[in-house]
Amino acid sequence: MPEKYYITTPIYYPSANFHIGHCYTTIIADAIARYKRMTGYDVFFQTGTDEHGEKIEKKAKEAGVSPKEYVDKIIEDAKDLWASLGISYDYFIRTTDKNHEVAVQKIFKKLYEQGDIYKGSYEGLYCVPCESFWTESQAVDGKCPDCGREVKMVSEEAYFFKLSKYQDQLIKFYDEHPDFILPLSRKNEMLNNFIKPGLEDLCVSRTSFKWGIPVDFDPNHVVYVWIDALTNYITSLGYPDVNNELFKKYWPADLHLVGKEIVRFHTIIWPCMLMALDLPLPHQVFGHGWLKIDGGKISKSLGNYKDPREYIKAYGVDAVRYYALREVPFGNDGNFSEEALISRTNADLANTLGNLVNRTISMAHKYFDGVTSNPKINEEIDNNLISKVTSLKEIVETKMNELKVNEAIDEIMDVLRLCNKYIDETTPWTLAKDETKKNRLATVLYNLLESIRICAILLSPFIPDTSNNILLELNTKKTDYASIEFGSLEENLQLNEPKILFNRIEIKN
RNA sequence: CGCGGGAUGGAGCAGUCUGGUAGCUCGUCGGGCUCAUAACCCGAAGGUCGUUGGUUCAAAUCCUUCUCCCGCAACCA
Repeated sequence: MPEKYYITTPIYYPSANFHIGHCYTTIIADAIARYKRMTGYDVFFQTGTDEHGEKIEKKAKEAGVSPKEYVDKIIEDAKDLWASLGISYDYFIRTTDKNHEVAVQKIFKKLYEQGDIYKGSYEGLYCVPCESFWTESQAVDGKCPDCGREVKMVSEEAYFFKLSKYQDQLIKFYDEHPDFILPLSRKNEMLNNFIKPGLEDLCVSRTSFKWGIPVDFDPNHVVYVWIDALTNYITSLGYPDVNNELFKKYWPADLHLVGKEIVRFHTIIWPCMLMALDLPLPHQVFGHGWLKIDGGKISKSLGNYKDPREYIKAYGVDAVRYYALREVPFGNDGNFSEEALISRTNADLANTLGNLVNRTISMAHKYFDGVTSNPKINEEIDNNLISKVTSLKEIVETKMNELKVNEAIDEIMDVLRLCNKYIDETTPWTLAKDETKKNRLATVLYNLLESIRICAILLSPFIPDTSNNILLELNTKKTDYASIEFGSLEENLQLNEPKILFNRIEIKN
């Protein structure tokens, strides 16, 4: 039985079409999911959308459609976007799915009946024209941050979840699972900002809007975001039916991949809810940084971004995937700009990778009619390359297990750069002029083709189309992870004609 | 003093935990090669490692002062 691996993206809020930031999170999750599948795990990769709430209710009203119609359209667009990015999700959950709604009602009721949810009143600053609640910290000089008008303190009846009850248990869990929150700095943030000052009970229902899952035993209330959204990770597996095969197999999640702004929900609220439900907690939450646009925040109101599909159309899906995965260091913020995307694509994908594959296969055709052989006339100079390629698989594995995706990719790039250097050092065009060096030449080309094959397999979680294209050019059957052993490439293989993998992008002014 | 992170050649980063000749990618300049996508390879220039003071034989690294930037502070990936 292969080991299971359950990975999730957050469920995104479909108040508008998705931008490059949503793509960033989802591409990373996809790369990890693909990597885990390749290395033999039974992977369940989930993404989805969090569709309720006041904001969508309002947006839909503005658009003159029902909330459901409004989100349906965005979800259709999102699924198209994920398809164009090659996102290999196994399940797409929508919080408007019937089974999710029923499950949430059952969970809410269970928590209420066992005393973890109680009725109280919620106080907030309310802006009447905007119909919005604000916290004191959100309000600007006691005025609505949206419209600048006066807000007034109002209270409404609401249900609360006893977050405070689980505080000590949560701290204990943190202590016993030092890798629960990555990067580590986020854990300090959680402890100092929220847990040490003391957790406050959480408002989990609202009466001020209707677009949500009704509390079945008190229909004036709809379930407010937390229980509705966070439980998506278990309702998709069939919970509360704990005997569901999916649930038994995949829960607890191995990795919740989230943006840094929602680390708190996933490392405080969600674990406490799971403790209340007496369920095991997820193994890890990784709070990644943000992709900035030309140095600033991606902003819907500024509209400082394009539809990500424009980049895919212009530069190819793998260029966009590669950029998202390679450009941003582990846990840090990164920058997205079209110039940087072009520069990265040219330098790494067209020059280092694409040109290497092209020049190698071209030589194989030119000197051996595209037929491989390995006479094993090895020289000292080969050892460095072969040992680097041989150890690559393990290095990538280490980096990926640490979720250092950009470093894993860079390790592969290093080997490809070494291949380019190896060509210059062995000068195959010189060997070709000497008939007695023919076997040496064949060996050199074999070493290169074999290095390329192994790198292509290791690159497949990141740039699947390109990886596939390279393996097709090699015409090899040795394309699976188990075949990563130097010397596995077949002899007497008829290579296909090389094609340009990535055209260099000229910068247009 | 709310909390956390950051400041390293023109750009983006690693190195800081475990002090010991400052490294990588991109860019620039020079050279080489000709299999290849003006590509690839080699070399060079360019940094008093944000600031102040201290510990030490020795500080990017440890302690301290200050400055600036970013994020979080009850649903922005």
